[in-house]
Amino acid sequence: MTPGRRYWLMKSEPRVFSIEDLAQAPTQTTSWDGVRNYQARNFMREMAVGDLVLFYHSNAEPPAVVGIAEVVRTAYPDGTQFEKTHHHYDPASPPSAPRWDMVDIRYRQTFKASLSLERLRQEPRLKDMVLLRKGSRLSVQPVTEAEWAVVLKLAGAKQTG
DNA sequence: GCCAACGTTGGC
DNA sequence: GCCAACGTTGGC
Repeated sequence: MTPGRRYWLMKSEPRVFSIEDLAQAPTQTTSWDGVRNYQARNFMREMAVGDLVLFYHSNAEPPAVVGIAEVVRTAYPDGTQFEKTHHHYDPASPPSAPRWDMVDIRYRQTFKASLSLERLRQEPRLKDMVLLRKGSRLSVQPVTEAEWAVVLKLAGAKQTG
């Protein structure tokens, strides 16, 4: 593992944007726009280039961690907050002091076998994962290095980095 | 489609 | 600053 690297989990509804969409995007990179939760935004502001991200499919059948992405650009203003006709428009966010940020992430890999939420819950070493906490809805959340290692092992994936 | 668990808004 | 009402998330 790379010293200083941090690990995260980001949720996306696959019907809106899936890991396949990321893999097929130009340069396999996307801007993670649309985050409108302060805690999630603050986590994005902590991200550094090279940090690794578990890509999670929410509202999916089954909900699951499906692969890995990498942070390639640190937080910068999310332009959709200023677009009046946009679903994520925020009239309370002044362009002089943007309220919402996004980061860019790049595709790294799709797990051969995705890890369902149910499977993750069966793993005692993951019992403290933010994802698995009761009532947890955070769409951007930290993952510990230990949790990261367990998840990759369960996925049969090579340690990245 | 249901609804629990949250987060935000706004009247007071 | 309180808190009821409302909106959203996301598993089931």
